[in-house]
Amino acid sequence: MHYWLMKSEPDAFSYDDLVAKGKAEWDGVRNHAAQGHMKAMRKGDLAFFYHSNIGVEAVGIMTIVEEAAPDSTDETGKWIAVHVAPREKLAKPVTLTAMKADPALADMAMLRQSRLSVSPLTKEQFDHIVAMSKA
DNA sequence: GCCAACGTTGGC
DNA sequence: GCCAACGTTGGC
Repeated sequence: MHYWLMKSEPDAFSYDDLVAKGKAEWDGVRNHAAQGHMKAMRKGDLAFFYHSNIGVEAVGIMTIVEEAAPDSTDETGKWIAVHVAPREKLAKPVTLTAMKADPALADMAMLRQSRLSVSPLTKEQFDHIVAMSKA
């Protein structure tokens, strides 16, 4: 089991949009580092849904339901996508500010490279953010 | 193969 | 709307 954090601008696609659809292809990722992380995802892995630009916070947890397959929005055949489904909405969103302020998350990949749209989390980091959402 | 120019992402 | 970080492109 591995843990991830995935960014989306909520005015384009939000966590509530995912809940409404039930399942969605996480497409449009055009960055090699982020693609590498998506290729490493396995069915059953968990990922935070993070709202960039608006909110700037983790809002929910998703399950990876289908592993890497060709991105249906890509005509070149070079890029892959995974499929995700909503698991649970966080009781309280965890903001980027709160993550940055927490020493336990100092090594988080996203904090070290803010533009990375798909990033890995350790189990400790994942559990810590879940705990913050319930505090 | 280096590096400057340029475009995009994303936080503020 | 600005700007820093970072990726990509193209000239040499």
